[in-house]
Amino acid sequence: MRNEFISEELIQKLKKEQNNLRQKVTITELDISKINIIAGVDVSYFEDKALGVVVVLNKDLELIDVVYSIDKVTFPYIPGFLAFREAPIIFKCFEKLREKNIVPDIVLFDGHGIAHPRGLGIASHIGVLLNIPTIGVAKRKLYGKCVEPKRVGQSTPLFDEEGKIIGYCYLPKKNSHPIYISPGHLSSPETSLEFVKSLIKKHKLPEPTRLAHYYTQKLKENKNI
DNA sequence: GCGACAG
DNA sequence: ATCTTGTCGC
Ligand SMILES: [Mg+2]
Repeated sequence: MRNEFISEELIQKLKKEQNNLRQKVTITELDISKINIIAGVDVSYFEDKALGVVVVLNKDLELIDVVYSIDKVTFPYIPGFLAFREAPIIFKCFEKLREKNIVPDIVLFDGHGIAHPRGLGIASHIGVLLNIPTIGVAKRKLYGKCVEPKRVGQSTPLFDEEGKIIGYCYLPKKNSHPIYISPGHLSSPETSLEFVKSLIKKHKLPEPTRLAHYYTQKLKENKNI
């Protein structure tokens, strides 16, 4: 699975797919008071396999469930096309959640929402396909312009080419890099920012995403069992 | 042609 | 993301 084996024709096809799905993304106010089940998603890799994890937390950020799935990698990492690499394994995790009759009220992803060249980061991409509210929480910027916040707790808007706010850059802790928050689907930049801020505890990342990442690393230890 | 470039 | 030990700061 190498970049050189991905033709320019396929890239163009995937871009059209993103531009098509983009039209289904809904940016709207989200009623945080009605959120009781929160999920966090992340994926790790080893050998030629992907290990996806979805953690489920309740309103008080207590871990109530963890599901994971492992499968061969089918697509390389190409900036702007992360969803095509991680969505397959993530969908398998959601199938397992479905079997347990667990349906999150909102899902946080390790990556961007609409703060993407074609407005369809992994959080938006999966949010539309799953028809569920999602938020993207990235550790680095992929698209957009912003002045990085210098004070802890401060946030600055992330703008697209037209000067529209597509998310926020937020500095959560001292001596740490800022994080980028953008709505994926069925949420807004402002609501996403405030909600994510409420999920940040002792670490720079919000609990859902932090725990999901923790388990992607932790579960690799049992890969032989 | 030169940078930017999620995980 | 992954390959990897100690070390600085909270
Ligand atoms: Mg990740």
